[in-house]
Amino acid sequence: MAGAVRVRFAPSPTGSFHVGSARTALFNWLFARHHGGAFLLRIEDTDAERNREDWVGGILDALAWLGLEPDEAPVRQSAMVERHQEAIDRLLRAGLLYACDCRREDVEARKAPGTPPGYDGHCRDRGLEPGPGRVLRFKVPDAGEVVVEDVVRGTVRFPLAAIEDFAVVKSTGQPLFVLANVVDDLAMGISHVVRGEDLLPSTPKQVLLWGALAGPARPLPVYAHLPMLVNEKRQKLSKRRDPVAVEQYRAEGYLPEAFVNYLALLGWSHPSGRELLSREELVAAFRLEDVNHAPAFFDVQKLRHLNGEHLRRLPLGAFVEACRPYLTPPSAPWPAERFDPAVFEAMAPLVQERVAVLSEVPGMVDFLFLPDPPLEAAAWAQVVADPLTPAILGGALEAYADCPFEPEALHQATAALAESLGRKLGKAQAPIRVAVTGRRVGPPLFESLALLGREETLRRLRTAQARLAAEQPAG
RNA sequence: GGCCCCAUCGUCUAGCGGCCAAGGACACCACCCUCUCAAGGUGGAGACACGGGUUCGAAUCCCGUUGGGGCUGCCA
Repeated sequence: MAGAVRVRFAPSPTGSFHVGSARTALFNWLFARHHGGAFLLRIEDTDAERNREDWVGGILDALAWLGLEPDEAPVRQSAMVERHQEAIDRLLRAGLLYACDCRREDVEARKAPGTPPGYDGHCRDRGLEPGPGRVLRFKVPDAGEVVVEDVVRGTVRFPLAAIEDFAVVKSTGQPLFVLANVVDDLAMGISHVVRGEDLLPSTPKQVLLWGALAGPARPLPVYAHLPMLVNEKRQKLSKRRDPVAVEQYRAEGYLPEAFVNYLALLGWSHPSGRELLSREELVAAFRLEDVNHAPAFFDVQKLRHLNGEHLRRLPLGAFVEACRPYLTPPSAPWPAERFDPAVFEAMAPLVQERVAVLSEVPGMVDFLFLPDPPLEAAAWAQVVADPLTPAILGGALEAYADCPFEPEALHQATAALAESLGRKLGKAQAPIRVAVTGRRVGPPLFESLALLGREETLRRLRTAQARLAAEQPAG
């Protein structure tokens, strides 16, 4: 049927999977799902020089992680060579291409100051035979214009006079991106081309090629050029200088649903104004017409916040499950055999509302599984500086020796101790926390102590006492 | 240089001629809650780039300026 939606995400495997690519893939996927259409994947691997097989794996892994799996088997552009060759032959027979042996320097040298940039059409009428060492160029009409109706940008006009006779086939006979892309879209029955705005300038060329290759039965695809993702300097995100690897965010402990949620908010927003959205809500409301025009800054702060929201909404079991990869070495600082799942699960609800990314989990619970948790220097210094520390440590040792070792009783005992010393509980518990966990902040103290157990708690309090005495010779 | 795109709080955005002395979210500040930290609550600071039109009326439409960005390869 005429209205069937078929979109494709067409990355080239030239590096680790990029957040900008993920956003493009997501918008294609959302659009396809919203319309009950097909989301396809095409690996554009025609440039053997820069493609690596492990990058292909990276794309597949990242898409699977994000839950953006293609509806049909992925297409390898390199497997479409016959089709490409056939298209080249047809264009040649139609007299739309010509061979050219100009080198870049030659073109530059011919150019008088002030002339338009790009290729000057030098070989257009030289009648060169196609062959090795010669590229094939498309004869762009000298006058007229190409009008692109872009769903997000509206009508965009390109005067043909400003478009050079662009190369479509390398001197090796290999098709260039601009051609292969069109041939493949035609072959795959693509109805909508949803891609980054950086490809807008190549669109008139592709429209020309599509017109030359597609029959009247194949109208142009609908184009939609998404705004770029930029860094804090408002430049297109770059692999070199910006943290753009999706894999890195995954490793840091972002949830795929949070990542997808955040990406969807870059250049689009839900009509309700709500920002915490499920995948289903995104699909239901997504419309290309509502996509913004302006570039968007990829703000990790906001991603973090959203991830925290998603994390907190997870059922406890799912949260514990999500934590799993972070609870064993090398992610976790403790030896695997010291980890006790039951203890972690008991602490998990308190951890869940305190972390924004999963990689922060080990730091919240390490004192439970490390024989001697590392002591934060600043925290210890504060304890040392506090004149009441000896009294608090001593008082705690005494109080905890025979009080029931459960949170409420520990709370009461510590509160009583604090009162006897004329200090607020909040301040009084600090030296105890540092002595036992090595840190100034962490999950609620009395739950922590109860889980650690009386014996170990007392041992750590004594250790701290001894350390204090050693550092502060009586005086 | 040429072609093209873009322009609301620091950031992501709502707004599609009157309901806007511009709303929400993140970040920030203050207070509350509180065993630390989070979470939560309340309040605060914070934007229509500029100039011309059009109109009874413009953040919204048009033109220009300025500023940003993209493309300009025998990469994709």
